[in-house]
Amino acid sequence: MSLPKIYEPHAYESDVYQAWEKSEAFLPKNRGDHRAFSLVMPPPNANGNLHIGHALTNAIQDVMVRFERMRGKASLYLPGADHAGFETWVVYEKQLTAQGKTRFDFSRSELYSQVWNFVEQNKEDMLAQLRELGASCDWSRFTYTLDEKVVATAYETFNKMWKDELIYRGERIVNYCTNHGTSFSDIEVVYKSDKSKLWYIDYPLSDGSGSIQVATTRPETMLGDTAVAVHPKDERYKKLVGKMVRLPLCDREIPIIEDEAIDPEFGTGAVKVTPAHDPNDYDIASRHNLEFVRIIDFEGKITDLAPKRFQGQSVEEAREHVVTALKKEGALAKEEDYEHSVGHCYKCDSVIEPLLKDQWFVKMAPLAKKAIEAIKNKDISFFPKSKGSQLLRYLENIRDWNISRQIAWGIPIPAYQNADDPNDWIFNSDVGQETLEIDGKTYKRDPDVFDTWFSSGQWPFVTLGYPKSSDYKHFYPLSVMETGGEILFQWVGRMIMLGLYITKNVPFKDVYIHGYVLDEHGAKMSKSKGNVIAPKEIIKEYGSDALRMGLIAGRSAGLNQGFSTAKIVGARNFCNKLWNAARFVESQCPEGYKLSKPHPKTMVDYWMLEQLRVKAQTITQKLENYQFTEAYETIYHLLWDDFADWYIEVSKHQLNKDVLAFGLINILKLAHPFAPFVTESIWRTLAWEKDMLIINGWPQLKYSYEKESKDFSRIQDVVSEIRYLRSQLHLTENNLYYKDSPFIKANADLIVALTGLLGCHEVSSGHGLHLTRANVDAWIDVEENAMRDYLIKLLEERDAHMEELKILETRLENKSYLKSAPHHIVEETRTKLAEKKNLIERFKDEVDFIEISLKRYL
RNA sequence: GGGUCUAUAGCUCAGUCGGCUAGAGCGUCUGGUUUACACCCAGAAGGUCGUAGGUUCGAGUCCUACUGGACCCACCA
Repeated sequence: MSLPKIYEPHAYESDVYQAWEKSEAFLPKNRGDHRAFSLVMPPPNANGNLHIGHALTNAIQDVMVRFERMRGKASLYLPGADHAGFETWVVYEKQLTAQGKTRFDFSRSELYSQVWNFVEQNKEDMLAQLRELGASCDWSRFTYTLDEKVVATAYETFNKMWKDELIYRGERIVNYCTNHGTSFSDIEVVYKSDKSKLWYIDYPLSDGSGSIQVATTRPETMLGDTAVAVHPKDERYKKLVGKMVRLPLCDREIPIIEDEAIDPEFGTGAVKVTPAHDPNDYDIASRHNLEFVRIIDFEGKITDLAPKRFQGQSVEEAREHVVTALKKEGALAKEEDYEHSVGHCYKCDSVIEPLLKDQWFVKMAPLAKKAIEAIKNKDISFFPKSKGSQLLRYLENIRDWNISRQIAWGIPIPAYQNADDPNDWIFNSDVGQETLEIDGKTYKRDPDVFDTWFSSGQWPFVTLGYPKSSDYKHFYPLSVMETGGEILFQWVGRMIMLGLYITKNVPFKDVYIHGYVLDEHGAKMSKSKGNVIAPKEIIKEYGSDALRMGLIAGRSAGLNQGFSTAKIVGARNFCNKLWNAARFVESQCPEGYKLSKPHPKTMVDYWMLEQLRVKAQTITQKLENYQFTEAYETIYHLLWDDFADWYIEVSKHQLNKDVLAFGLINILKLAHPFAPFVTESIWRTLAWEKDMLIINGWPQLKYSYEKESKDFSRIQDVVSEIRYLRSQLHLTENNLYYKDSPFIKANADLIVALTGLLGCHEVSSGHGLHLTRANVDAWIDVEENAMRDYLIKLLEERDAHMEELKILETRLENKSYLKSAPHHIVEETRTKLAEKKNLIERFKDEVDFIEISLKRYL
């Protein structure tokens, strides 16, 4: 026998993967279905190890593509790697720090090439891990987010947007991390509840007629105040509007203005306005043409626009000093404990400073409008549906997008600024030089790089080689985008907007969103918590197939669910079951066996073929609807229950090699998307077909044996009841007797074999314990006290059936039910009623019979 | 503050157009060396489907409110 007793994944996995790759099975070839299927991998970070989320996402994607490939579609699964701008930068900078260096020791281009090399070192390792997971992607089309075509497309898009007036340069309040020295988009800021104080400050009126009190959580920003604002309808302050106040600690006068944005209920109803350091104040200031006074710089220090004694202090120091100074001046009216949310850097947790900075912005409203139309129009479908409406809400409220990032690692922004005229910017994609000389003018390159999402938002058409490649023609839009819910807005939303903007077409037809893999206790995995599970380790212990099935099992779209070792074990056992079923089949169809068309002879053959047909259909349907859990469950039970527990067991007594082999190969096919390694390993060992399983056709079983298969279902009923009785009554050596039953007679040997009875005999009369659940006239020879025990159970069961009978009867007596319910439902109820009556009759007979028998012996 | 998801067996979850006697895996209990597999086989127990209303002939499924859990967005001076 060529298959060993236990399936050892490691003995096969890497060989099988190499064989796939070598055979070019991953290339998208039309194998019988003219349609195309395309899927692009959300590129994992080139720099990192794969985490359990990658294992899930790639498992789902791989199931999709293997299914479609087997169906014969030209199926493209395009892999990639992400330079992961900021993420990688953070890792690299940590390494620099460890070496006692900082980024200021190097030029931008030096840094860039250093990080490039750093990433190159790690990339291969990451790709090897993808192979371990079994990802059947076309490596010849592998794309890195810094590949020339990606950069070129990003530049073209930037240029087009510039021309279309969707790009503008603006001094806006940005979310700035003074530690990392870069600004962030709104979605990269994490708000956290902070315990702080609310300070009440008196601002004296210039005319000496009193003062106005403001409340603030950031007293240090008063140094940059340029107004006090109140609500126009606030009666308390009506008279004060237009007057000037003298700003404490500073030698400045600022006006009292009115603005709708003020909430009269909050604090004192009067607000200090610091346009350069607060987004709302910035808006107010824009409306009222107020001055912008920057008193905090990009290092988080107080600038020389503030009074001398605070200059150079950190924000925190300044806060303390300002409060003390205000107290001294008697301007501080009171302070209260206060809890509010404060933005933090999602990487280093520093408090985000809202600062004014010149940045490139993308006008989002026009882009979002098209995306909203496409989603509402159902040009894109979401799984689960709710993700679509979440995205819609986001798009409907979208704000302009800051695409500038102040780090070295990324795609340089192709824009140059006139050294003599700050408002004169030109586009130039030749970013190799720091300065350009044009028409006698000197232009300096913008030192910033693009936000990663600017280029990766164009991923679907960039990777396919837009606009002229044949890949683009064949595979765009993508069939489906599979990714995690956490980047629905950042990535999915942007791909839709940019896809529509550039290609005039949606980038993908379906979006499948998966949730997080939480730890076993339902907590989010994180390095700091130490609850991270590495895919590598799981593969080592249980095999790659077990990992992917264990992750997919019991998981539904969009929901966060815990990792479960029990499920991995279950999946590993499934692989072993498959392996051993194959071993049995191999022993019955040894070397030299030739596959041939299955000809059903016995009832179990018909039944098996019918199970295969029905379940292949179910699996196909579930996979088409992205119901992976359900598809997996179906193949699991088809193999384990139908094939192994019934068909193989029966085969030990009545063998039909062709049906047996046919059953196995179809199960291997149906299981292949889920368990590619073990199924292909078996396939190769059996060597019944020349082609590899990966490109073999998906089962399409047309002949229905629905009627013929019913006979075996009867056998199953009889066998199950006998097993039940034997187990319940602890029967050991017993016989089955029957009279006038050609059905039992014809299957006597099989029944004996499957139940472990001593024998089965036809008699003209006799007594014993009758089968009641199965509709046959047969009984087992049983001792009296066993019968007595069983009588109680029988009575309980009978009563339960009577209750159910009652429910059915009442339902059928209900005139509204008969009137309103659909015909087939009513018919169904009638059939059930008849069956139930029949069953109860058998119970009654048996109860009577036992009672009489027992009495006779009393 | 706005929004989304979620509550079903001891645990983790299915349950798609409302039409069952509500399912699966794990765990538990009982019994098993049956010519693939103890990573196994046979059998069983275990549920007023979060609570309270409503719609309907009929609700785990639809509606309303409440309670618990998770998450997202916006952000309060």
